[in-house]
Amino acid sequence: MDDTLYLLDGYSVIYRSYFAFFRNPLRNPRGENSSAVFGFFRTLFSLFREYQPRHFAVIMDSRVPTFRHEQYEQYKANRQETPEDLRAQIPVIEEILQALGVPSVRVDRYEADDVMATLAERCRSEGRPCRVISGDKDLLQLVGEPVRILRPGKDGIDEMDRDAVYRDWQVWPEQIRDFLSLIGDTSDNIPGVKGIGKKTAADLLSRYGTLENLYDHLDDLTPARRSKLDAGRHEAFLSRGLISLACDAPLPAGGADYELGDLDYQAAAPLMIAQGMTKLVEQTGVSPVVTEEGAGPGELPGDGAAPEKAPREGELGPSWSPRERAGLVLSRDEQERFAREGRCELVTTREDLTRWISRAREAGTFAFDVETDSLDPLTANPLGFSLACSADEACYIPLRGPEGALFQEEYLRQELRSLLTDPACRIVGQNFKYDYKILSRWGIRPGQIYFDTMIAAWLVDTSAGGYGLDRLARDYLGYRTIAFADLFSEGEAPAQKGRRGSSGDDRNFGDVPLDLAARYAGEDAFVTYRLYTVLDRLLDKREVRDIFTSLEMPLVPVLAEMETAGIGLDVFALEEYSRELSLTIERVEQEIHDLAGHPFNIASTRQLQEVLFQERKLQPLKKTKTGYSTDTAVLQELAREDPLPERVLAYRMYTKLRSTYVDALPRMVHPRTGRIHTSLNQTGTATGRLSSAEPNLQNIPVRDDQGRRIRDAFVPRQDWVFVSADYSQIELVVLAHLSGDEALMEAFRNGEDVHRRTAGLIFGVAPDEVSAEQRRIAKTINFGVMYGMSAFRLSNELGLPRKQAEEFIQAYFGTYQGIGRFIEATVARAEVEGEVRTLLGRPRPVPDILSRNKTVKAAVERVVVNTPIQGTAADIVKKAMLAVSQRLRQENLQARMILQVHDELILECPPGEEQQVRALLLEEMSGAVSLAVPLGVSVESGDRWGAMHQ
DNA sequence: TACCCGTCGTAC
DNA sequence: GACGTACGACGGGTAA
Repeated sequence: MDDTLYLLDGYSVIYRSYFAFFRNPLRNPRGENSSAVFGFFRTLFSLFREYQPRHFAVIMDSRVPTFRHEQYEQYKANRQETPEDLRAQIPVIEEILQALGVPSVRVDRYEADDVMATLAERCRSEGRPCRVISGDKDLLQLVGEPVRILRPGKDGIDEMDRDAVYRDWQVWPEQIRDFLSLIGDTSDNIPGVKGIGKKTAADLLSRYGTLENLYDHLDDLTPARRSKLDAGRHEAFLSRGLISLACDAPLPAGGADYELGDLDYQAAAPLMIAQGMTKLVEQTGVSPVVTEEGAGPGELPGDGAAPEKAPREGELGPSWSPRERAGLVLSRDEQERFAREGRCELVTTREDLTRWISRAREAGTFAFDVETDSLDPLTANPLGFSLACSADEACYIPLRGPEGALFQEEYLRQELRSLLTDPACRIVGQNFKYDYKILSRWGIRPGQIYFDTMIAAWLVDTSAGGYGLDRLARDYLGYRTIAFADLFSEGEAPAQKGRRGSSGDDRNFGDVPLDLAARYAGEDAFVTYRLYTVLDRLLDKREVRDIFTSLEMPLVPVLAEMETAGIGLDVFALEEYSRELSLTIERVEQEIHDLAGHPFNIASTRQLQEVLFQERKLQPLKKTKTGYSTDTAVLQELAREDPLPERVLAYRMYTKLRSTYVDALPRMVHPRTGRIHTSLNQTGTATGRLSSAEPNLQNIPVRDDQGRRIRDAFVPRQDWVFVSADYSQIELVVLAHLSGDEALMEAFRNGEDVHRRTAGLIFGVAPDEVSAEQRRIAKTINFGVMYGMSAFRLSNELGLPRKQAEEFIQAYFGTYQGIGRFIEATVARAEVEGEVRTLLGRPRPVPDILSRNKTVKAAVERVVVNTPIQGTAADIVKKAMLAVSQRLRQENLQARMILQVHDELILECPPGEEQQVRALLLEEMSGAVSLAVPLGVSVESGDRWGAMHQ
């Protein structure tokens, strides 16, 4: 039996409703404002429909001044007098409530907040669930099982539990009072502390917990903050008094259970109809009383009583934590465990070490983490290791203590190696690629990398963005980790800036006192273990176990090896090129300034806009959020009228090359290895592709000669060669497979030039009669379709009339009818499932697929169509990488993969292995998956990257 | 001075 | 508003 008590904050809902329609008020048949009445009952009924409460009361404010006014005469003094046309609606609402038989409560000298707090506390002591419906921030202080806030939002009702409060405000419910005391609340004339905003307040409270403790530690703060807080001390504590809720409101005796019987719609209907709420009445099922009055508010566009909707965006809205969104239920035991800090034992003796290692062995599955003296995996040395085989116990094994070495390095290495390479041991880590690299250099090649929590979290939601341990702990466990920076709160080492090759941040974990270090390191391990227990279940729930185990996890060491291998760069060639570019840029810059008649910063789009559209009176062709666009397409168009835009295009091309590549790449050469080591990020995309950063080696120019010169600066090691293999048209092949379109499949089966064939089909000519122009158009459409390109864009791209572009697209879908069907089916399926999946089952959630906003809906549809194509191609390349890596090992080859650029694998190999490697690549890449059409692969070799695939 | 956002441009 | 997925440089504003 559901005995949940629902408490509706009457004035909160009334005010919100009134102001929601403020610009366009609803009126009853007598012409009086009825926004509040209507909004209030719409909220009430939708709440009843959704939650079907059995115990319910509307809580109203005292009509006489409250004890707060007695405390602080300024209280709510700022608040504007309640508008008369709102005040008039309150008795109407109460009358209808009474007719319906909905209990309402009002206590003199107490605000509704205090009454609700009193009732909520009573529920808490009885362990009875309680839901408070209110939009007021200060009520968030009541949240904590079994009490939650229901907040009426744009799209229905958000349910706020502790996690939700934290996510929205970065403070816990019990800190809300102190939080509001700091930031103040202008609407209630709560002063707060001047100069302290949300961010600062949340930050201070996360560090000091409470207002008192914060004021006890003013001396630890920066001078600016200290003086603000000092000045606002009185206001802060006064504010808190005002915000604090009274839990001792004298409740009226009798009927305290607020049981909600059947509503008496019959009695309420006439009153409601008098307010024009005919639609709401219809919904109640009472036969509508015909009136001759005009349209009531219920018939106004967009505010009609909405019938039950299909689940829409917002339903799993922002108040859901990722854990809840994924539908994961934690047991009571887990909730309690996860809220606690775990223990960490400092291991300093061989006996302790032996004990922990055998414990890990017995557990079989354990979280492992390496602490290092630097973030650079090529130079970092381990300082210690942490280990956890349960959710709340960890150990930290430091290599050395203040007195020197605690373990013989070789002894520790052997002990750990025996554990980490034991085939029966399953290692759990967070971003283990990093630990793998460190351990490899230290002489341990971990055996079974079983579970990377970062990758698991990514697979559970590929578009969450950000999978750091701190964030995962907060999102999935509601646990706040010790920040790395907090290890250095005192005696911070002065940062040395501007040193070449240094990050500028010299804070070293090795300088942290051992007990604090152990707490931090131990936390990493047990939090990782906790995340593992949670995410492990989510893998099954989201049906991604297979792709996790057989694709993503095995890829971790492969990527680690690629990053460690790096790629050679001909720095001299680039330095020469930089000098040439600088001369050219100087010249072009001068030409532009001469044309403009004055110097200006060409790289500033603002200044350029001024020159183009005001001084030179050129016609702006496209707008951006902040002004007129000056992008390439616009400048090309303007170049027909004026010589300056063409020069700007040249200037942009040269400066782009110089700043992004020619000057930046040599700076990325690692001082130790003399090579460039990119990061291949496994969790960086929503589709399943890898991404590359620091530097990004997946966007090195290739299309024109100036750009190719940069690719030419990438070289293999002395006397070796590059071998590059790329899939031909992999995304179109995938599209052919996924859509099953006969004509497109036929093109690939015959090994034809697919763009030529497309042109032939849509223009109705024989393939060998297709003109270059026709092929260009077909190629643009072929790619455009995969991105959901519009006729608008196509006509722009091709310089054709819009009408003609539309005809081409129509001809295209006429030719490839399977593609149209594929698009429709994919969108329809996404609408039902709220996600799309690739061939190997990698999901991407698309909660906005049911958006009523046309632009949003269209954008999500493009995502939905593109993701299975791009993502399946990514799956295939990843599978190929695993296969190639395995073959290289099996055949004892020295050749190694060094780069992946979405459809291309680049290897470096000794000349003697070249033929074997080429054959292996061809075989493993074309055989990576079996599709309805063959996967074409072309292999080339060269002594420069730019020498291949011209 | 450090960070954030907008615009632009490179890749597949 | 109109083409999907990335990363990163630069300008220019704001906060520290």
